[in-house]
Amino acid sequence: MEAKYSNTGIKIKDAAKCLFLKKGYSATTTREIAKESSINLALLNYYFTSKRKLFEIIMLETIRDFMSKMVEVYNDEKTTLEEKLKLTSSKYIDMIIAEPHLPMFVVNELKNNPSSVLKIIRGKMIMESKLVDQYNDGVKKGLYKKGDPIHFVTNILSLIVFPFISSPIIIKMKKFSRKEFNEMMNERKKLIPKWVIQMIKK
Amino acid sequence: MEAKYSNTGIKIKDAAKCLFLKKGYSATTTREIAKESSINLALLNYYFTSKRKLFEIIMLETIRDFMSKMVEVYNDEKTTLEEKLKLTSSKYIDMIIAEPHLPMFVVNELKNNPSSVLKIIRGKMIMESKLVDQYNDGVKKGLYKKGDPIHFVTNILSLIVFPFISSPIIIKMKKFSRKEFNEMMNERKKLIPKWVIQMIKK
DNA sequence: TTTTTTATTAATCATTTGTTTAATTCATCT
DNA sequence: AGATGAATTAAACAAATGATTAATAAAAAA
Repeated sequence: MEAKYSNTGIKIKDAAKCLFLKKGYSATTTREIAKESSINLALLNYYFTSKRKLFEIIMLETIRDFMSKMVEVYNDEKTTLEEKLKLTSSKYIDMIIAEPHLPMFVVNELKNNPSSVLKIIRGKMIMESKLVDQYNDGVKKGLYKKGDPIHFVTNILSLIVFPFISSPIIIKMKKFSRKEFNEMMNERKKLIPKWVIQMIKK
Repeated sequence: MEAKYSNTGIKIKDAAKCLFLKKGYSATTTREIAKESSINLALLNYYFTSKRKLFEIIMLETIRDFMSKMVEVYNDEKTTLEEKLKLTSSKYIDMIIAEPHLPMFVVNELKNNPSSVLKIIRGKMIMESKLVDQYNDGVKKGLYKKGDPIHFVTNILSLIVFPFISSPIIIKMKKFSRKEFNEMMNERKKLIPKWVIQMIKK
């Protein structure tokens, strides 16, 4: 019935994704999507039944991508904890520089419709990852301070993601250009792993 | 012409603030606001001219409050850097536990309409605060590692605010209740100052 | 080529939504 | 009590918006 991979279907999805990421669900109209993808308004419903359905599809795909990229570093069997920290910082920061609206999109959807996002994120995924194992090992060996690993993983994400979310303030405070802000974030690729280690080390 | 402080005016503003914080501007309708504050729909425009104006008023008030509370700790002449860290963590975490939608509201408005928010936040406010002075002094004295103070202030805010923003994920990962999550955040009041010191210390 | 299915279009529908109007009630002042 | 202005209400308007329809064009199958 539906040619999900037709050219127009993709055109609609691309434009819709761009708009949904930038403006959110409510502030994006179907006519905008149609205009942006230069298709006829009716084709949106022809291909995706409804605005809601289209959003759901884009949301699931986007967040699944985002999360899977996240988790594959966490579960690498070959790398040490320190290496994982470096890889994570570097990878996420690159990813978000490439798509600056991503964090807010995820976090907004998490607020508005947590269940749909949380279906994708299996609780185990992070808290039973190799990274957390390695952290717990370090604690057991007396290398790291005791503490709930939730703080450990939360801190990593906080230091990586939050600066992007508050980028307008940072840019204002430092009179940065977008480029200079990105340079600051690139600096953080090296700094964050060091900081996190210092936070947990005895 | 307008009785800005009449009972109904306040009722409208309270209901609107609650809804705007929870759902954002676009997803909140004037009829919802009218219903929630049990006033007649027309009174919204009678008192506040338009939905947009009403939002603007609430937004400015809310963010001004938020920011001023933030900054007054930063500029206290009597406290040390370490004390400021403790006070900040404690104060912000309490504030956000009391109004969990606040960070997302600020951050969303920062994305959608940066200029209106940034009018309130004078760039100097944070980067030329006593806290940053004390940090720079510490660097000069060789106590702290060299580094742009922007990282220092960003890290403090990141560690405090981001966990709230990602609270649904944390709650899911740890199978927390809301109460248990708040306890975790209360734990962080003590942890964050220590972490931040460790991050900057030589 | 003819037929049948799929894709696209313009026009329209039915709601929703922000806002306004005109009438009515309420409070205040003389 | 009566007059004046403010507050409140029900009703309606106009524009926007998500969705549908019926006709047409394009593509695929026969």
